[in-house]
Amino acid sequence: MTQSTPLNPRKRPKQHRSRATVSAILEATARVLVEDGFDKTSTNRVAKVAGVSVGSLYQYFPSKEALVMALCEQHCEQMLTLFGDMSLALLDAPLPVAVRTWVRRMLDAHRVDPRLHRALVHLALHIGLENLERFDRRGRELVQAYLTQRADEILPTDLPLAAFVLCTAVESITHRGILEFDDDGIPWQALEDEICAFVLRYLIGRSDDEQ
Amino acid sequence: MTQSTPLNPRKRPKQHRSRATVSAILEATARVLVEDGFDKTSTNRVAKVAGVSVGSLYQYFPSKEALVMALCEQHCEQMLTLFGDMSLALLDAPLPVAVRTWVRRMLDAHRVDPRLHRALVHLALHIGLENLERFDRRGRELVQAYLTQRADEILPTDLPLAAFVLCTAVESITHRGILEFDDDGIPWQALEDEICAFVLRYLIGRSDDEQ
Amino acid sequence: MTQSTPLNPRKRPKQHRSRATVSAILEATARVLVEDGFDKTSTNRVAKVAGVSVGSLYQYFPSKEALVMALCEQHCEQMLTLFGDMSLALLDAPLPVAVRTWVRRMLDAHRVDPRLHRALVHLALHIGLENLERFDRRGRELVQAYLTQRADEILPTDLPLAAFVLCTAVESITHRGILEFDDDGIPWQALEDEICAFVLRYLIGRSDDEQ
Amino acid sequence: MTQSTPLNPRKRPKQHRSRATVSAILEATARVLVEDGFDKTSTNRVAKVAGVSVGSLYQYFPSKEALVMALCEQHCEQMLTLFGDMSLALLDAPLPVAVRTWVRRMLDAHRVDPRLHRALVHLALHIGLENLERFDRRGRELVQAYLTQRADEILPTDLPLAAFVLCTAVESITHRGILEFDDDGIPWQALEDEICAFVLRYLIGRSDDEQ
DNA sequence: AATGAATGAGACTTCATTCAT
DNA sequence: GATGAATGAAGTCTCATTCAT
Repeated sequence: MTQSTPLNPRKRPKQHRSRATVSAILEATARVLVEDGFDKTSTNRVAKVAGVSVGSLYQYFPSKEALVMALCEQHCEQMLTLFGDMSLALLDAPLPVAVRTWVRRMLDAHRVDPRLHRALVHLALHIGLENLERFDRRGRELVQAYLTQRADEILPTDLPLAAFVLCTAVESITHRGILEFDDDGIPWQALEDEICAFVLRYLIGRSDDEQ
Repeated sequence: MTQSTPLNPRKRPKQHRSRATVSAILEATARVLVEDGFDKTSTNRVAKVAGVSVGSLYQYFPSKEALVMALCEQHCEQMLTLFGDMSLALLDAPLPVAVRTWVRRMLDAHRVDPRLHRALVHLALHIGLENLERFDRRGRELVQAYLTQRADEILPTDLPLAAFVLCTAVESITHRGILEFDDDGIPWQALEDEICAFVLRYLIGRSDDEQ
Repeated sequence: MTQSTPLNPRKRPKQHRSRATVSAILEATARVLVEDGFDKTSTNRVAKVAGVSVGSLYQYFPSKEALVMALCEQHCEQMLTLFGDMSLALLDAPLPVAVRTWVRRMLDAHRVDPRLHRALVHLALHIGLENLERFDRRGRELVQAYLTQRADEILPTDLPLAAFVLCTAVESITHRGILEFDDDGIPWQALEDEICAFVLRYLIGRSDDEQ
Repeated sequence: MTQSTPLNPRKRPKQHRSRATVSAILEATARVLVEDGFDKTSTNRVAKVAGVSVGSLYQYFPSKEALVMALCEQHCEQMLTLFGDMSLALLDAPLPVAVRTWVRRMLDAHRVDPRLHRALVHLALHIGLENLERFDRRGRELVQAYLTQRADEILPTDLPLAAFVLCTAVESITHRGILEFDDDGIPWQALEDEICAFVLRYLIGRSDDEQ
């Protein structure tokens, strides 16, 4: 997996004009990436869609990979702001509250740009997308920490395994749910409730919030 | 998504040698696809790895896409044989038994060739892989049918939603579980048990098999 | 000077057709290289001049560098055949004979393709041209060996220095002489005689062959 | 070889700052040229190394070629000042003195900036470098003039040929000698003596200064 | 005067596909 | 049936040069 491709952005845009250019390029990248996938995303097409020349693109991003990584970084940051300092606040919250908050945040985060998210997740397999992977890893660590603290309230005993099961399931349901329901009318609330129910039943065997 | 690429295998190999050739090509395709991903899989390289000439490859498969679709078909068939007539037998089985059987089969199916499975799943996004999609769709229909029959024993009430949640979660946990544990020593049994527990608790609030 | 560019020819042409292709490509390379210099030699233009497609070029040569190195190898081999087993025969020859033979061979070798020779020599600075450099090094070693054997007949005492002086001078006079006189009517014989005279006078102070 | 590229410096820098800028640019050009060769010398990089913007560079030099030609001019002038009025003074000097002076000056001139000299010489092949060529031509004319005046003291009879042989040999030995010995400890004196010896023996058959 | 953002032709190289042998 | 040589469109990336600020 050694990458000899240059990956870091080439220069920070200083003037007003260039900042606009960089924005346009990133937006175009997102669009093309979602439509065509990474390998069929050509830098020429990105440039054309962005309304700039290839040269300009390469002035800011030294390679196609770097372009996508920058996009990923931006996307991850947007998602992360939605989580804010959630983790801290929740360590002491009772299970139903914590779960509900977590699930809602996950849905929010995935709603930021579901298609792009999917494209990036798939991309992460081919080229390393450190941000995204850190995102996942970090999430699982937090969940495991929370479970550890509540170890005597919950049914699962193998906590790393439980964290894996929970994160994988919630992530995939959220992810696919958003994409699948995107086209139909969207029963967001029902989806959210169902995910919460499923998490709580897994952890404590029941899911009635009021109990 | 209209495809103008020819997709159906060019001719059924009837002679002995031909069948060997086709096998070799498909095997090579699997190897290269797993290693390099679809776009970097070149037909020339596949041919070389298979030990035949490009010309021969194109004698049996009219395009790169056709090549991969044939591979997908083969893979799906292998997975399907593992499920056999499961569905019929299980419609009347009690929940714990049905769940255990289903989960075990899922794990078995994913173990057939996890890396290839992953590669194909990812591929399905860019080029249609009818087989794979049908596989998923069919699975969900069966689950929903089963749930419908047991509607009064289980907690979820929105059965399509429940089927979606179950299938998505089980599929992703199985999939990632296999890949993630592949490199380490592999606690298969623990994984299987945990998935069963999680499914049962979701459906009926508890997971003790003996109860 | 680490080269990560692939340098070795890609495959030996086996069929008749391909051998012709490779020849055409090498010939075209020589022409374009001489006309435009290495950096302005574009593989596309070489292909066009050779009357083949770029693809064909890259089937046999994995990079522009490899192309030129192959050409260099061919050129060096042609030059070397002109020297044959000269070295052995001359170790015992008297000075005037040895010098005359050496100089004549040098002129012959440089006449093979003077412009190409010049282009390659210049190229050797930018990309390593092992063949050419070995050619030079080997030549100087032979000269020094010869001088060592005749040490008591000759005037110079610092033999490595003398070898350097001789080889450098003879090479450059030959080289430039051929190129310069190429356009005019060519007093080959006069040039040859003068080089011999100059070498002999440097070594023993006089140059009359008959003495 | 018709050049449509603008070649003359755009304007003479008159103010103090401008002159500093131009100097910086030329220095940077020399550095980059020596390191990377002409074709890989990019004006953008030169500008960056010089610490100015490309725009500024193009304010003073209308093209890459012009840039290099200006550098060549500067280099040639530096070399020429070392020769000073040598020619006049030497016409009447005895051979050993004249030769020694000439050789010493050649070595001095080549020591000014050997790597740059080499780069420029090589460049002269692809783009015309009038200065450098005039330098060579002029040198040979002077030598020939000197030989003509001493025609009855020397052995060679074809004086143009003798001038060619002398200039080519001395130039190449000097040039390569400087570069080759540059890295090692440098026996300058030995080199100078040997060149003188070789020239004198060629001209009069012996080289003992004192005789 | 200076800056540096923008341009786009053109370089190298790959690879799906065809077809003469 | 098989071979592998040939094709050329298309992709990534560079760099000389211009021009708005």
